[in-house]
Amino acid sequence: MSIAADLIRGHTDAIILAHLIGGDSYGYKINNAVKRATDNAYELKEATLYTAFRRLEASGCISSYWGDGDGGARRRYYSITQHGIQTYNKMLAEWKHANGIINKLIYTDTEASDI
Amino acid sequence: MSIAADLIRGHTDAIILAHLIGGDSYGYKINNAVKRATDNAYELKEATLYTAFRRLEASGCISSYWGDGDGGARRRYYSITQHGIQTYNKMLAEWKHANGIINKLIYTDTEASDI
DNA sequence: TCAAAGTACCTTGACAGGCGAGGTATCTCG
DNA sequence: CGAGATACCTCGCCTGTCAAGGTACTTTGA
Repeated sequence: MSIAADLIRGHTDAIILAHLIGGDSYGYKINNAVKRATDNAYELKEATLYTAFRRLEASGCISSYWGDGDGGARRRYYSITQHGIQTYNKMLAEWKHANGIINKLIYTDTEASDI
Repeated sequence: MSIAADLIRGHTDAIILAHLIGGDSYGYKINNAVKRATDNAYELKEATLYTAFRRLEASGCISSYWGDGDGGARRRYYSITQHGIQTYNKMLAEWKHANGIINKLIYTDTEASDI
């Protein structure tokens, strides 16, 4: 079972930051980790992923450096910055909040009939 | 506390359908119900709401008819169709699934280090 | 030896949903 | 009469996603 893109939309940055908190990493690896973690139910599309890296680096949430490709192409590694950690924490809090709101709104509650 | 638009993106349709399962309603009222239900933390912007109505009607999920504005402007009421109910159920299932995936991905799990 | 497949990166252009801004019409109340 | 509430609607921009297409290096196997 795959997953509707719009339901994940807006979480890409948080997913990347969460991953980088566990240590520096690079695009290809993060991508695979996500696929594995979700049993192929979800994957970050490459274009989406690299767009997100640009965005996060531009906003100072991550920084990057070139590393060796150990038996393969060269890799660009990313590190999360202090600001990135703060941003991540904020996103997490927002998500918890949003999650509650969504659940309140998309389950039917027939009694919400009066303006 | 407000809420990031992208976190809700894709849920608009489900929110509207959920509301209509409780009975026919109209834009302005749905809008207020959402605001109230969330203590003003979230509101469907009018443009978003009416765009969604067009989309849902075009896809056969809802149908509409003009009703009297009881002391106010005229109202366009919406009903959910059979197809709308099916769509809603599908969205709900998708959301449950997506919710699990998101939670799995945005919380830090440091052990996910090996490709 | 050389093609295929894997690793790893990147950009362009189009699309879809959200929404700010602006607009219309009706009714009530002071 | 004017303000404010009720109620609808559209245009055009913005942003995130992603299909498609591309580059470059290494390993493997026929």
